[in-house]
Amino acid sequence: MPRVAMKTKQQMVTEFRRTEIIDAARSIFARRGFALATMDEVAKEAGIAKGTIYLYFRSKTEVYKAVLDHDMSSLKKSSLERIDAAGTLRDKIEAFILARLENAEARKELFLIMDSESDHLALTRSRYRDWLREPVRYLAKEIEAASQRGEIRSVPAEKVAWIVADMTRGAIQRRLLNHSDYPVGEDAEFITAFVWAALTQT
Amino acid sequence: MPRVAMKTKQQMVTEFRRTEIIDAARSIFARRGFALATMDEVAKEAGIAKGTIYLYFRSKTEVYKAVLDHDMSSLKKSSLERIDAAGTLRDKIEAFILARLENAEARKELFLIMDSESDHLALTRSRYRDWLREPVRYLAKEIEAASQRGEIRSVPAEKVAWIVADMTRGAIQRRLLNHSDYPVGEDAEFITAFVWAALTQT
Amino acid sequence: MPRVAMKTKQQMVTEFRRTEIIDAARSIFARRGFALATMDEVAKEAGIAKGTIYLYFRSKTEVYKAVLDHDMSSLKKSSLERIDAAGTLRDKIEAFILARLENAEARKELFLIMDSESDHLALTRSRYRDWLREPVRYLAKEIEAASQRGEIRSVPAEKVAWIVADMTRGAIQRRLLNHSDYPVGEDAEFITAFVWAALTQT
Amino acid sequence: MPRVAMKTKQQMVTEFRRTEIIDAARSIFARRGFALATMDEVAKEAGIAKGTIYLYFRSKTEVYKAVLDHDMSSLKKSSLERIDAAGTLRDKIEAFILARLENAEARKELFLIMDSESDHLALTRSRYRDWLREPVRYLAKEIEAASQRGEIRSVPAEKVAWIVADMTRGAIQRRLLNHSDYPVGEDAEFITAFVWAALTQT
DNA sequence: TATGAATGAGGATTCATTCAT
DNA sequence: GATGAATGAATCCTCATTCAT
Repeated sequence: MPRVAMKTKQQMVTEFRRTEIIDAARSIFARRGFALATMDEVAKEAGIAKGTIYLYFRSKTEVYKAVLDHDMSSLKKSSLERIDAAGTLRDKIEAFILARLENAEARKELFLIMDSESDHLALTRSRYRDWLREPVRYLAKEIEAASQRGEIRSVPAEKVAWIVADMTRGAIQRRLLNHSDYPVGEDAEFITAFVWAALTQT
Repeated sequence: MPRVAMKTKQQMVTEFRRTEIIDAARSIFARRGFALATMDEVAKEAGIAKGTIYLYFRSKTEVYKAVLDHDMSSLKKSSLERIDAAGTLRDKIEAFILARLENAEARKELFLIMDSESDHLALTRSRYRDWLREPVRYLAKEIEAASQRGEIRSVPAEKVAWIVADMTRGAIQRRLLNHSDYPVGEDAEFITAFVWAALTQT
Repeated sequence: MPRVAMKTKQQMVTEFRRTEIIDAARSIFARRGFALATMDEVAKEAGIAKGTIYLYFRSKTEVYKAVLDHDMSSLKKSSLERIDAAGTLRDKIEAFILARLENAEARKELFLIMDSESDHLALTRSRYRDWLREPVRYLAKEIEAASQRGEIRSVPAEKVAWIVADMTRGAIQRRLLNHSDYPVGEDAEFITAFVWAALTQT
Repeated sequence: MPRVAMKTKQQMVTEFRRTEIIDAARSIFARRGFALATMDEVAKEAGIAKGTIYLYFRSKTEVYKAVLDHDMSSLKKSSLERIDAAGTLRDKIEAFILARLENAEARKELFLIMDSESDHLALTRSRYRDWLREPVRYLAKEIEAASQRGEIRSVPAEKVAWIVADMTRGAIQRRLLNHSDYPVGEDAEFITAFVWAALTQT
C-alpha cells in the first residue's frame, strides 16, 4: 500500500483547518498588513477561536509564511505548466505573463500582501523571489534555446526573463492601483509584443 | 537684501533638526518597517531624546510621510533635470533609468521602504506613485515626440514609459536583494538597449 | 422557569469581575483622584492583570463612570425607599438625611470621589446631580403636600429640599474631614430639628 | 523708617509677576482641572515663557496652592469685614452669605476649582476649610452672643454657622451649574430667612 | 532675568501568546 | 481538540522640569 499518498482522517482534518486559517489570514493580512492584522481578526474571519490557531501554527509569523508559501506554490506550479504547454517562445512568454496576471486577478489579496510588508519585508521578499525564481529560470531556458535556434537575436536570457517578470509586476500593480477591469489579455499582449519586438530586432 | 531667501537662525536650526530626524527615521523604517519601528529607536539613532521628535513632528506617521516626501522630492527633481539635459531620446531614456538607479544606490534605505509597507501601503503607494508619475509622464512626452518625428515606431508612449520604470524598479530590487556592486551603468545600458530595440524594431 | 431572572454562568462571572474591578477602582479613585489613579494600581488592587480590565471596560473613563453609576444607583434607591417608608414629613426628612449619611459612612470612598474631580468635573457633577435630583424632588413633593395640608408653613418646597441636601452634604464632609465617629443619628437629628424649626416657625 | 511696609523695586516686580501667573493659572486650572492643566497653557495665558514660571514658583503644585491661598485670603478678609460691619445678627448672617455668593459670582473660576480637584483633593479641601474656618467661627461667636442676649433661641452656635456655610455653598453650586443669573440677593435672602426662622422658632 | 528647546519618566491601551476548563 | 479569559510586555505620546543661551 502506497504509504506516501495515504492520509489519515486526522491529517485530513488538520490540513483542512490549516487551509481555513490560511484563507482567513490572507484576507486579513491583505486588508491590514502584517503588523496591524490581529490574531483575533484572523480567528473571527476563520470562524474559530483564537487559541485554535495556535494548535495549527506556532506563531503569527508562521501563519504569514504559510499564506505566502501556499499561494506561491500554486502560482509557481501553474506558471511552469502553462509555459510548458505553450508551443512557440512568443506563446511561452505570453503564457508566463498571463499566468501571473490571471493569478493576480484571482488573488488580488495575495498581491496586495506581496507587494508590501516591510516589517517582514526580508521574509516576504526572499520567499517571493524564491518562488518566482524557478518559473523565471524556466522561461530563461526557453529563451536561451530559441536564441540558440536563431529564432531571436542573442540576448542574456535570464536578464530578459527577469525583465518580463518586472514588466508583468508593474502591470499588475497598475491594475490593482487603478482598479482597472479591462481584460488581462490586453496587458499580456502588449508586454509580449514589446518584448518580442526587442528580441527580434534586427 | 532678498527677504525671501533669508532664514533666521531659528529656522536653520529647526530645519537641521528635522533633517537629522528624517535621516534617522529613514534608517530605522527601512530596517524594521513602519509598524515595528519605534520612536525610541529613531530617537536613539538621531542621538536625541524621544520627546524631542515630537517638537518637530506631530506623530510617527508624520515622520514617515516626511521621509517619503523629502526623498521623493529630490528624486523627482533630479529625474526631470537629467531627462531634460539629455539630447536624444535614447539618452533621455537612459538618463531616467540612471537617475533612479543612482538614487537607489545612494539611498538604498529609502528604496527598502518604498517597495514595502502594507499598513501604510495606501499612503506609501499613493505618495510614491504621485512622485513617480511626473517624471514618467515627462518621459512619455519625449517618447511621443520622437514617435511623431519618426525616430521610433509608433507606440503608446505612456505605457512604454511605465514599462521603463517597471524594468528599472526590478533592476534596483535585484541589486538590493543580491547585494550587487557592479556599476549601475551596466543595468542602465542593458535596459536602455532592450527598450531601444523594441522601439526601433522595424 | 422565569427566563428573565436566569443568568448564565458566563454572565455571572462577567458581573462578578466587573464588580471586583469597580470595587478596586472606587478605592483607588478615592485615594488618588481620577487623573492620578493609574490602571496599574486598579489592577493590582483588584488582584488581576492590567489587560484584564480592558476585557470588561473600554477605558479608564468607562471604569470611572461605572463606579459612580453603580454606587449612585443604590443610594438613590435606598433614599427613595426610606423616604417612602417613613410616616410623617419630619420622619421623611430625617429618613432622607439618614439614608445619605449612612451611605456615606458605608462608602466613604465614594464620597471622597463625588465631592471632587475637576477634570471630570462636568461628568461627575452632572451624574451626581442626576442621581440626587430624583430623591430631592421626591422629598420636595412630600414637603409641598405637608404644606398644603397645613402641617408646615408655606415654603418653596424644592428649594427647601435642596437645602436639606446641602446641609447633609456639609455634615458628611465634616464627618469625613474630621474623622468623626459619633453616631450619624446625631447629625441627622440636628439637621432635622433645624429644618423642622424653620418649617414650623409661626 | 518703617521697614515692614517698604518694598524694593525688585520685590514689586516679583510680586507683580507672581500675580500675573496666579491669574493665568486660576483661569487654566478652572477650565481644565489641575491634572489636565499644563504649564504651557499657564505660561501662554500669562504671556510669558514656560521657564519663567519656575523662577517664581517651585512647581505646578506650588502655583496651585498660591492660587487657592491668594483668593481665599481675600475672601476671608472680606467676609470678616462684612460680618463686622453689619449691625444685627440677622444682617451679619446675610452679610456672610452675601460675601461668599458675590465672591463666587466674581470668581466663578475659583469656585470651579475649589469644589473640585480630587488629585489634590486633600490639599484643596484642607486649605479651603482652613480659610473658611475663621469666618465661620467669627459668625458662630456672633450667634452665640445673640443667643446669650436672648435674641434667638439657644443653639449650638458653631454647628449652625457651618450649616449656613453649607447652604451657601449649595446655592453657589446650583448657580454655577444652572448658569443662573438672577440676583445673588435673592438666594441670600432666602437662606437668611430660612435660618432666621429656625433660630427664632418658639 | 527670561527664554524655550530638550529631556525622559510615566501612563493608557493593544494584542500575541498561554493555559485552565 | 477547542475555547476564550487572562496575562503583561511593548509602544506612542505627553508634559513637568531643567538648563544653556
